[in-house]
Amino acid sequence: MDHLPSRLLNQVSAHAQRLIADGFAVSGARGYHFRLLDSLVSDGPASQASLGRRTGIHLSDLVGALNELESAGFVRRAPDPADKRRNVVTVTEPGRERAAELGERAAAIQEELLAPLSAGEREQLTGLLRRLLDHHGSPVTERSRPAAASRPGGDAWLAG
Amino acid sequence: MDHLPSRLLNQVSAHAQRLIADGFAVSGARGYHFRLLDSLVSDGPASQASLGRRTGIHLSDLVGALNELESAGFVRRAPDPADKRRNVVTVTEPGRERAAELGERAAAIQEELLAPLSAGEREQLTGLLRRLLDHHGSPVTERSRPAAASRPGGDAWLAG
DNA sequence: GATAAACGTTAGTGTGTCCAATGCTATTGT
DNA sequence: ACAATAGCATTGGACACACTAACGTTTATC
Repeated sequence: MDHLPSRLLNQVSAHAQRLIADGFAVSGARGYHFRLLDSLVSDGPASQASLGRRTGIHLSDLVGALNELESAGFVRRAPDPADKRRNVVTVTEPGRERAAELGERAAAIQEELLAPLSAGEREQLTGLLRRLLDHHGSPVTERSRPAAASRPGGDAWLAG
Repeated sequence: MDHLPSRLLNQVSAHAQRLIADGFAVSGARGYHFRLLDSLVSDGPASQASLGRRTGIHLSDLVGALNELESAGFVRRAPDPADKRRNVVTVTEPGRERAAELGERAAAIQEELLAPLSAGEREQLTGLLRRLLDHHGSPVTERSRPAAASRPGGDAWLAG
């Protein structure tokens, strides 16, 4: 029984997450922050429930992350006049800047992570991963996939 | 800026970890237990420090996991007569059985996870991931790579 | 109008990963 | 031989991500 318990996927993912976390930490940010800011910049304002669906972040975890972002002035919460249950979350201008900053950092880290792979191989990897995700009914339903799926660069975020 | 913040790698990995965790939980086990038992079965008894290097589990976390395994009778700790600093950890017969049980479960889950991919694609995926891991100086130094690396099936554990 | 659903929030759990400090034991350098 | 250094096992703490359960409020549905 010569298994190879290398936990390849998890190890690579853990490595990526460590890189991302470390890279973000110097700015006092973490993965959730980037996910949220990026979603707000890319797909516009949204209620928290909608944001949670878009980013795959649990509603209960969203509250805390948004509190942090709001305290830092990167995000604004305003009651939705049309539906008093909802908070509409909006990125502020500093929030956009921070999203850009974190995005650059994430891109650099991803570049470092994927360094050993050629462009074609990177596409292979993202293609395979995406198929796995799509097949296993991606837990995230509210998603802006089409635009990027048609992008040739295959520059999907692998980590973050 | 039409990013796709899909965090592909992490999402797939998270999905895999959830499947594994859920699958193991019904037996009252978790990932660490399997990693440890599997390493002991595959590569024989070892000191805790060595086990940690083999499995990539932190020494401080090893203690707790081994306590649990020992309480359940799956593993035995004995002082190394040759070096009184060391505990030699050995898998018991029930431990082997449990390793087999968890291994089957993990294999089934992995099969489910990789269902959408052909055999060739699975090899592609593991190949790409392994290259990433190898390049980024795998954090685990003490590893039984050769035997499995030469295996054609490419049936490395992706998760767990 | 009652029942059910959605929303935001709080609190708590589990898993994986990491760090710092402690006490003991081996090894090294002088 | 002895002191400094390094390795080992353990404890206690931390953090990020993910998930569950419960609650009060507001909107939809029957």
